[in-house]
Amino acid sequence: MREEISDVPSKLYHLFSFAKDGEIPLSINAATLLIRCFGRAKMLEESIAVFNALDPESRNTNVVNLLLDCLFRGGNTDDGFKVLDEMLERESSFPPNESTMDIVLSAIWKRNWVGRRMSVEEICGLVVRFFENGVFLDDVWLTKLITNFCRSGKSNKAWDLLHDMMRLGGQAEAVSFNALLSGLGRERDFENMNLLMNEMKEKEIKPDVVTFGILINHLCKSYKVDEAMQWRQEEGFKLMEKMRLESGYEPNTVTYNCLIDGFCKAGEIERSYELFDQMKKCGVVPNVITLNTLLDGMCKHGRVNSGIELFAEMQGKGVKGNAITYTILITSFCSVNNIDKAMKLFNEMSENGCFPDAKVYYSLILGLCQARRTNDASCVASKAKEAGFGLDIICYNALIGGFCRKNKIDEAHNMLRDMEEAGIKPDRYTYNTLISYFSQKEQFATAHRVMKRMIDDGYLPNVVTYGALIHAYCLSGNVDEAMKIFQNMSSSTNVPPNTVIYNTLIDALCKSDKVEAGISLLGDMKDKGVRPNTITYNAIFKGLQERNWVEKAFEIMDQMTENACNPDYITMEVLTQWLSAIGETEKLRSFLEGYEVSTSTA
DNA sequence: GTAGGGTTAG
Repeated sequence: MREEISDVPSKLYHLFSFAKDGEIPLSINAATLLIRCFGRAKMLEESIAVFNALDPESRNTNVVNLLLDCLFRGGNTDDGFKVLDEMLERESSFPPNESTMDIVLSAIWKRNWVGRRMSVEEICGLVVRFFENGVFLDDVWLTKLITNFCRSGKSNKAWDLLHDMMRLGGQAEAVSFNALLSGLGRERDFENMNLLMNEMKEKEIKPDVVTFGILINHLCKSYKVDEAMQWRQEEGFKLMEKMRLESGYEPNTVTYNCLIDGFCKAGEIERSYELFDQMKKCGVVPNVITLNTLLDGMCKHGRVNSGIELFAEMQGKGVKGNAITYTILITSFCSVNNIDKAMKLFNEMSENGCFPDAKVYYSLILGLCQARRTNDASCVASKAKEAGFGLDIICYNALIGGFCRKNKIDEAHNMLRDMEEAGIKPDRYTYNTLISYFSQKEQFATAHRVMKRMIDDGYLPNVVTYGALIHAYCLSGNVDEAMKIFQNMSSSTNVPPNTVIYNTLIDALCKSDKVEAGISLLGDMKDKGVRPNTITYNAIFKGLQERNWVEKAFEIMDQMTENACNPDYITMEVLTQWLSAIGETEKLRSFLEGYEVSTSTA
């Protein structure tokens, strides 16, 4: 075997046959060498023959492992599992060891069996039998399995795997806990994340910088959905300090990226930028994710130009943008209706070595639809298909919505057919888009038919569905019917009205000279913990202007300030016209004073 | 462990 001669395996096989004919017993070492050699040469039959020629008394776990490996590699999995089964039996002559586990898992992994030919449950059952034999997973395998189970939506099985192993005497380290923590985090299962953190403490498993990263990220992203949005980025920030002091881990690029994103998502761009400066000062190198995170935060908060400057600055420092960078910019320019710039970026990106992926195409299609350039969107959609990116449900919905808004119901129908041919089923968004269209066309019967199909498809009407109906009834002048739906939402459905619903109704009431009712709904919002926004106040101000009800307007202006709600150009237009016409410029001035910074950015 | 596109409101 050590000589460099040709066709070693077949020569060795001749030698083996010769020895066998001569009834020379095969030693375990010789058998091991032969099986390994034949195994590598994919000579399954020969491997088995050697194994069979071996005196059963001299067989050991090692040689059975080799056989097992040959069987799996040779694709003879049925026999492989039979051999394994014997090994795993109680009082087995060849008890499994770490190599056995490795061979089996490698076979399962390589053939992409997880979740396909072998279910997560089956793998769990198999691995637990190893545990019962005192053979445990190493960190790498345990982490791999936990990650994979979580990604297949079976984080409960990942949980069991980790706990079964520890219960039966195995040791796990932070990496495996991290994998499970991140899986649980993805499902927003904070309760079990906390349990797991406590277990780490009890078992004195020291959390590492990744553990802290996971926690910081989830703190930054956690917010209450039902009530006022409240991010916990401050807690994330404090946790970073705690990590530094108590564990001695220095925050790294990922730690900072998570925090920067947390503050960006909470609209605190200044703090994000401070963190960006801090990381640079501390010698933590920003990467393309840092760039994209900050850029997205800036763009989404109306600072596209600062964002572009940041991009240029980072490029100067060697951080190249990627497809995600361009997606952010394209989306941002589309959202301010600067389609030319968005198209230009799309065409430029390839020159900068960033080739558009599916999502770049999708963002452009969406942006064009939102900017009511549905035909252009359709062209880009064709280009995307040519580039090999089939449209997804979000694109189809955008195009359907775009054609509906343009009153091109035939085109919308074509898209629906296209979508069906591509094997994509309508979802909640599709149905809501169609319901919105038909009800605005006062085709309420059709809208209700669509709604019925939506329910049959398993989608209960949600706040958007009701919002579309309420809006349509308001538009058709039937505010009473709209109010009926609104009241029905609270009493008969489990769908609490949101800001959009209130805004729709308040606007309609104010426009039909029922400003008192509008103000009463504003009070209702406060009671229900639904935050009014600029649109809410604008509607009320317009209603009050009609009545020239100045005192009430002053009251509401104070409320708006208290709620830290920024006026926009419409607020300014209404109030400036009205209040200066009646000589109340002093109140206007003091109202705007509190907003100096924010109005200038607006 | 970190980054990108969606339906309803003025």
